[in-house]
Amino acid sequence: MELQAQQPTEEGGSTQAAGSSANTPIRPTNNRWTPTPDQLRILQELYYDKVLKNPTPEQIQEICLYLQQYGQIEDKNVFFWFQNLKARERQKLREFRNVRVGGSLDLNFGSTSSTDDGRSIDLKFGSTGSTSTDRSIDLNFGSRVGYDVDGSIMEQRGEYHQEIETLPLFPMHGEDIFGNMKTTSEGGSDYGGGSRISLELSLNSYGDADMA
Amino acid sequence: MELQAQQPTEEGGSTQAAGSSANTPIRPTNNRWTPTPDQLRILQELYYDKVLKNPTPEQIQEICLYLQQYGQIEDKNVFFWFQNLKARERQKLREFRNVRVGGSLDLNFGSTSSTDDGRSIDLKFGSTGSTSTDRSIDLNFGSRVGYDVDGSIMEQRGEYHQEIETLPLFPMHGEDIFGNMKTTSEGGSDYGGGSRISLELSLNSYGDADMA
DNA sequence: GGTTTATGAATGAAAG
DNA sequence: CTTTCATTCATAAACC
Repeated sequence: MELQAQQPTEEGGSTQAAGSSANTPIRPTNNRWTPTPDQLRILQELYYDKVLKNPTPEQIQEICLYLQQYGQIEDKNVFFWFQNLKARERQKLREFRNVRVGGSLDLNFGSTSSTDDGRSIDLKFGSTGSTSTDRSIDLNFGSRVGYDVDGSIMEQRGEYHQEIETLPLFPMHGEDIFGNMKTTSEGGSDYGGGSRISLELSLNSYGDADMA
Repeated sequence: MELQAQQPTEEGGSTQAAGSSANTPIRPTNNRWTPTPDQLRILQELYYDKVLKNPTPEQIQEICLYLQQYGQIEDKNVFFWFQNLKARERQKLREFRNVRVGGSLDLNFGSTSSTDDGRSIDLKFGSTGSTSTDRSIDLNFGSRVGYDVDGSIMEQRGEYHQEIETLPLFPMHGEDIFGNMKTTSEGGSDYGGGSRISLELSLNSYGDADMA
């Protein structure tokens, strides 16, 4: 079994804690999660094939739940997995753009020395051949993609702060929070437009949507 | 390595002159603010012990000013710190529902109604009456309800929490955020030992918008 | 088995 | 307030 039994480990996180030396009787220092081959495969399918880049908390839960049949996994693992993959692809893309900035010159200096881009970005869409989805996950989240344009949050400022008369140091409401902030809207837009993916998932979708 | 040396990046907008020899930088290569152990401790005390979740701009200023004796820090750092911590705790709570059960679980999130229950969570803590919009907030946390004799208030927080009783489904970082503080630095730093803070952040300084 | 690489985890900052 | 982006830290896994 690839089940790497994990434990509560409220260790506080990470660092080098571990067992200092001759101590820590019961604290195996839970290692970090590592996806099983199946888990990884499914996650990649979701990310690449289904173009799911930003799973909602609900989707994360569902994915996690589904993946648990392949080994221990938690919500945060799924969350971080997507977060990291996306961030790193973006990072590589940025580096790439960086390298070809000149347009003509080949400034291939800063590249990684050894393996280089051995595993470059391979956005393979539609390559369903590799995946035999015996069961599919249904991530129909069309009801959530666009947060309704409610203005409920706007009252936040009006509530706690009605006497703004003494220190206009930093407005901190609206978009001009600190005025002098960086505001580097580089990447900007989110190209992961795939809103309504619908992998069909056949998990037991019981109609019980009520918590406890 | 992944070659994190991005482009030169004109930076600068990030508020600080990159390690302008303040007090205890703690972090060698940092562009972004990193709380010193003391700063972090105090911030956590404010958040958990004092139940200060939504500091007003005035409070932020006061806090910032106070924390500057422990290292470089700006208003926006305090602002973001509180905002992030609160957001992540809340996020964690949101994931809290839909508890994983041994066998059947509902994954019918698609119909979870995106307009009412989703974000209408009304977190109500047993606020001791300090987060309100009072003008004279006194964050005098020198009067803690019994701190350790040595001042190790590291694990004090968490008691106030009543909504979290079991399985932290999304234990990103809550009560033990920096329970380790992985700063690979020396370690000694400015740990002055057990020095209880007696900060008295009275907002009596109206019209004092200096230091900006 | 020491070094390198890949990636999980954390969090400051910012956008929406 | 909620969600996403960017950067960094830590470490299992891969490599030699």
